Amino acid sequence: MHLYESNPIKIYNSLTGEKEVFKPINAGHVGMYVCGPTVYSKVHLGNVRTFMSFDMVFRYLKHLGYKVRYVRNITDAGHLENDADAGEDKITKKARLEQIEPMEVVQRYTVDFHNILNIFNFLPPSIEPTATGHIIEQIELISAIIENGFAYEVNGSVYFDVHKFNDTHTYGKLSKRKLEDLIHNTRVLDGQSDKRNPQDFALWKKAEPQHIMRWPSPWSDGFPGWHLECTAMSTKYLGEQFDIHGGGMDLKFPHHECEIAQNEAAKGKSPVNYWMHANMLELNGQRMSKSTGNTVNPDELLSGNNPFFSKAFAPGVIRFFTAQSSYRSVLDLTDDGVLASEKGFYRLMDGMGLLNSTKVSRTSTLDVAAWRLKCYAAMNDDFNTPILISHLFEAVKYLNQIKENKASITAKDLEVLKTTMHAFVYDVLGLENSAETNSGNDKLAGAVELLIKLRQEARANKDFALSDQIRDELAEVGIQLKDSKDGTTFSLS
RNA sequence: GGCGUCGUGGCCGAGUGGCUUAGGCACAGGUCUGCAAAACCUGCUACAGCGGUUCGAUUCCGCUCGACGCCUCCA
Repeated sequence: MHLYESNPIKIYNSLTGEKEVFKPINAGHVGMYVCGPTVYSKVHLGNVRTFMSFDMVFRYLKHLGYKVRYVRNITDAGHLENDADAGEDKITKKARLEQIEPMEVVQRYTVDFHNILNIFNFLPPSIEPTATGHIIEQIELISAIIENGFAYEVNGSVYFDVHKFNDTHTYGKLSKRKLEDLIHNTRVLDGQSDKRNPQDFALWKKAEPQHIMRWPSPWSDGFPGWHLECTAMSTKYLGEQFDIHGGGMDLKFPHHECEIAQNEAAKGKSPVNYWMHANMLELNGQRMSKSTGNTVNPDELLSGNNPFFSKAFAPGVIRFFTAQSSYRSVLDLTDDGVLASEKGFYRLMDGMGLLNSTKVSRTSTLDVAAWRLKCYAAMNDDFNTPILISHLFEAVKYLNQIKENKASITAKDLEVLKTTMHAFVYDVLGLENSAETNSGNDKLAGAVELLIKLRQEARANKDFALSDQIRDELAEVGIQLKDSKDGTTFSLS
């Protein structure tokens, strides 16, 4: 018996615009693909939010007992600089600016990407394939599309024939666009004279002499178009049809639309059953943009070394802040917002600490079994983490009430409460209890316990000057003492 | 201009055709405390505007205003 059998989940499917009951193609197994980063610069904080959302989805599916194959690619071939398809790709450009090899850029920022995700306690995906490692698969895909009559070659480059495709298929079904609208609204750019129509997109580009990243193909020495890699890699590792495809909202068009078209053109099948899109992250109500300076890197956010935030934040605080809003909502990153989340986060973590010291009774004043079901119900409803968190706070309040002798819990219920909270806080939300980790540090705990003991003696002697000095100076280094009837505990913030 | 998402109380953010409330932060009063902090109890401001459907709408529909995303590099 797996948890997923008693927990049918509903997923908002961008393709249909509705919440649908999730049914995997193979019972008990989930195939999930998420478009990964282009590794030409430090990972964008908004990108981190997107991946954090899907990390949570991955974690919950695993928690329910699904065997999940989670594929998240590394784009190391570089997207073209603009839709004219004539420019350099981003990685080549960066390499030229930094005067290093393109693969050196790729290596540097791939390492940076992994470092950042590790700091934020991400689970590694099952497979993390690279675009450059799948050139052969991409060439095969192009050949199939040409064979089926949906692509044409011009001067060594191959383009997807959107108009021809749309005669027998529907181009724009995901983004709800109509080809005729696109025709009226597509700006004519320079350098796309090879295309039959402006809406066509490149599957293969012949490399200009100065283009460093290039591979041989039946059409020319060149490089693959920027929508192709995800189709090639998702097909290779998840099959021609799979369960979930995720990515940032901004990728819906054209990237994901083109993925659908490529798959249908090559394999005759729509590749994905559930399309999920994570919404955008804003900074102080504005979109993050490198050009306007309204941007902050993940490491700058964590170090406090930035002009937007009043202090440094622990990675768990940022994860908690993210989980307090729905993955489908625009999230506004502000100093006030993160500060508020920080307090809530530590309140939750203090509650987690109580799980080990709570006294049990003969009766429970809370229906713990019903509470547990509410937690699952929240997550089953399109991964509603804000509602889950509200239930977690209900449990924290309950634990505090027990401590105040205003509520009680049985040993059996406490075990359920503990197991459930651990599952959701640590396993599903991916939060780490810095307080618990630190109190596991025996040397620190021993030193603080000694100071607590000395302070107790001072208080017993009514030497309040000394006792307050101990309390205040510990507070200055981030150790907060908490007095209660049962003695004094401490927490780190 | 086209397509899409959205507009909730001091702030952040869920949710719903009427039922008793999201939750966090902030604020006020109280309990506890040597004093604080923490915790607990109580209170406090809501559903952009205008119409429509309905016995009844914050929730459904239409319009207006506004925000954001995509349509062009940015996740």
